[in-house]
Amino acid sequence: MATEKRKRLQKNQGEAVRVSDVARLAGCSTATVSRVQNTPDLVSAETRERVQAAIRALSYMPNSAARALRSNRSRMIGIVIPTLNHAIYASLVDAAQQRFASEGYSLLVATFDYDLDREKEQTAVLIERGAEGLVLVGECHHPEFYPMLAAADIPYINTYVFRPDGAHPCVGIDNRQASFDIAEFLYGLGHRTFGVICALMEGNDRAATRVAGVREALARHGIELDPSAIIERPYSIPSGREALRVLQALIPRPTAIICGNDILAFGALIECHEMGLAVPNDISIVGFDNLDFTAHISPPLTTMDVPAKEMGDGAARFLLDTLKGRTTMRKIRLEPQLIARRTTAPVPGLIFPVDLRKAVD
Amino acid sequence: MATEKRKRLQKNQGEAVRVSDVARLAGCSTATVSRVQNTPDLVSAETRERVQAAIRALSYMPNSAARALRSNRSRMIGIVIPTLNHAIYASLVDAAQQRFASEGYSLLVATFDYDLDREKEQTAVLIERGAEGLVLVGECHHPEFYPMLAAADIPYINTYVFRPDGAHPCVGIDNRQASFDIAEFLYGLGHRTFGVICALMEGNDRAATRVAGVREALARHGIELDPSAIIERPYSIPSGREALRVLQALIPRPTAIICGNDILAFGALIECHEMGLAVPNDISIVGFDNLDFTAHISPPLTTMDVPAKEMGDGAARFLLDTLKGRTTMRKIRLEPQLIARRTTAPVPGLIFPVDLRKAVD
DNA sequence: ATCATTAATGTAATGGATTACATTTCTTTG
DNA sequence: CAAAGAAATGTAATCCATTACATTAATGAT
Repeated sequence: MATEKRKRLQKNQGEAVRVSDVARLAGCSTATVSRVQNTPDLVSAETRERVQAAIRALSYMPNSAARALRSNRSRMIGIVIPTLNHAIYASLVDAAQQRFASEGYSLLVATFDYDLDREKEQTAVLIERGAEGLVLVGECHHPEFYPMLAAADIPYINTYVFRPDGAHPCVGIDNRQASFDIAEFLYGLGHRTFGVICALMEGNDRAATRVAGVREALARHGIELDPSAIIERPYSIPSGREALRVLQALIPRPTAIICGNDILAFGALIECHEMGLAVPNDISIVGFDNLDFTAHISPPLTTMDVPAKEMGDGAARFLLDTLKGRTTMRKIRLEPQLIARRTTAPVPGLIFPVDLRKAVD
Repeated sequence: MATEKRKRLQKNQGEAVRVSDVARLAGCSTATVSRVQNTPDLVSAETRERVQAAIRALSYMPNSAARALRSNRSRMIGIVIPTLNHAIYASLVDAAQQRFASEGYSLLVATFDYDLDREKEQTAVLIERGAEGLVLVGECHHPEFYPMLAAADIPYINTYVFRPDGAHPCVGIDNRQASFDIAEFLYGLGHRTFGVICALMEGNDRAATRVAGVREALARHGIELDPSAIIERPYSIPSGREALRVLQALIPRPTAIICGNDILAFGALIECHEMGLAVPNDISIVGFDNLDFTAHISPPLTTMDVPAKEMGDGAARFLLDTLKGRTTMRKIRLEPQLIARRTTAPVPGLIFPVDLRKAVD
C-alpha cells in the first residue's frame, strides 16, 4: 500500500506490472515466469502457454535494470565511432544495429571526433552502462585503452582494419594493401609523380596506414614520396579543393592524386575542373570508400570500395557469437575493391602528344 | 567466500569493486559514498575528498543496473530513426549524441527503415531497456504508438516536423511551408508546369507533407498538380534519374522539378545532363536538405537548407530540460532556408527565344 | 546556557528479476 | 512394482546502489 503510493508518485508507472503479478495471474511462481522468458524449454507447454497469456493480458514488460543486475547481462552493445557525419561510419553503425536488433540486443552509440581521450572516456561510460561488448574503429587507441578493456573483461572488435598479426580481434580491410594497390595501379598507368591528399592523421590510424601503403608501393619502384606532396586535411570538399591547389603548385607537378577518402577526392576533382585541368587526361584522381555519389559525378570517380556494411554486420556477428560462447574467427579480412572509373588514365605523356599537354598550362 | 568464488566464475569481474569496498576504504558508510556521487552537497568537503580518493584508488565504477533499478533512472535516452544511411538523420543523431553525452546521458539508437510496425517494436525495446526519454522522427506513427508512450509515461519529442497546433512536442521545420515556398519561388520565376519527385511516402509523413505543400501553393495560382506528375521513388541517385525521365515524357513537359530531397534532385540533375537538357536554362531543379555536396556539384543545386544539427541538439535539450523538471517550450520551430543556387532560373520562354528551347529536343 | 535548526552521517529497507537449491511429480526400466 | 532418474515447479537468497528514516554533531538564536 505504502509501496503503491510511492510508486504513484514516481514519474514512471501508475501500476508497474511485475513478475509477481504475472505469476499470480498465471497461478505459478515467479521462478516459472522467469523461466518462460529465459529458458522456455524448462517449462511444460501448458504452463508456458498460461504464463504467456498472463504476460500478454497484463502487457508485462520486464524491468531490464533488475534483470541486468541479477543476471549480469544488459543485452546492450556499445559502439564507439569517430563521428556519424561520415557516411561510412554511419552505414557501419546502421548495419551493426540491424544485426544486433535481430538478436535482441540494443546499441549504445558514442562518438569521439578523433579525440583519443574522449574515445577512452566514452568507452568507459559504455562499459559502466553495462555494455556486454564493444564495436570499435581502428587499431590505435589511447595507451590506457586496451588495459581498460582487459580490466573490464569485455569482448570487443576493431573495425575498419585488418591485421593478421595483431593482438586484437578485427574485421576490415588491409588499408596498407589497399592504398598500395592504388599506387601500383597508377604506377602501372605510367604515373611517376604523385600527390597524396589524406585525412587528418591524428587519432586516425587508417589515414596514416593508407599513406604508408602508398609510400611503400612507390618506394619499391624507387620513387620517394616527398613530404610536401602529402597534404593532410579535414574531411570536407573545400579541403580537397584547397589541397589540390597546393599540390598543383609543386614542381614537378603530380600527375596522379591519391586521396584518403571520396570527399577529399571529390573536392580535388572539382578544383581540377575549376583550374581547367582535364580529368583524367591531365591528371588522375583516386578516391577511397566508394560512396554512393562517386559513380554519378562527372567523370565518375575511380575509388576503392570499402565494404562498410559487411564490417558492421561482421563486427556484430563476431560479438554475438562470442557472447554465445562460440569460438569464431577473431580476424576477418574483407576485400576492398578498386573500382576503376573515369578519373584515372595513363600518364599524359604516354598517350597525348606533348603539345596537347602544354596547351593546358 | 562462496560469493567470491562464484564471481570468479562469472564472465565479468575477478574482483568487482562495490560501494561497500569504497566505503570501507574511506571509513564511512555506503550511504555516504552514494551521496558523494549523487548529491555531493550533502557531504562535508573532507569526507567527500576521502571518498573520491578511495574511488580513484579502487577505480570504482558504479553498477548502472543496480543504480537504475533502485533510482529508476537509467541515464539513457533512446533515439528511433528510419535509417542511418541518410546523412540528414545521421547528423541529427550525431548532434543529439553530443548534447546528451555532455550531460552524462548515453544514447540508444534504433532504426526502423520506414516500417511503422518496426518503429513501434523498436521503441518498445528501448522503453524496456529503461530509456528515460525518446527522440523520434516525424509526427505519424503506428496507431498504438502514442498510447504506448503514454502508458510508459515517457517524455519524447518528434523531430523534423513542426506543428504549432499538434498534440506532441516537436522540434523541426514546417515541411508544408517549406515546400510551399519552393513552389512559390518557382512560380515567381514564371514556371507553370511542375513535376515532383518525392521520397516514398509510406511511413514518411515529411515526404507526404512536402508534396501537399507544393500542391497547395500551386492551387492558389489555379494550377492543379496532376498525380502523374508526382513521382514517388526510393532515396537513391538512380531513382532520381529514372523519375526525371518519367517526368520528361509528360505532356506538357514540366519546366520545374521539385524534389523531396537532395539525392533525388542530384539524380534528376544527372539525368538532365545525360538527356542533354540544360539546367537551369531548359529546366529548373530544386532539392531539399542542403547536403554538403550540393554546393559543389555543377551547377550548384538550389535547395532548402534543413538545420539537422539544430534539430538533434534541440531535441536533446528539450528532453534534458524535461527530465530535470524544467518546463520548456514544447514546440520548437526551426527555419529552413531556401538556398537559391544555380539549378533554378526563369522559365525558358521568358528569357530564351523559342527556337533555342526547340534546339534541345 | 538552552533549545531549535541545520548539517553530516549511519542503518537498513528497497527496487524487480534471476537462479541455486529444494521439492514434487512424472517416466522409465530392471 | 519399486527405484532411479528426469522433468517441472517452488522457495528464498541474491545482485548492488539508493534513499527513507534515524541518529548524532554542529551551529545559531534568545
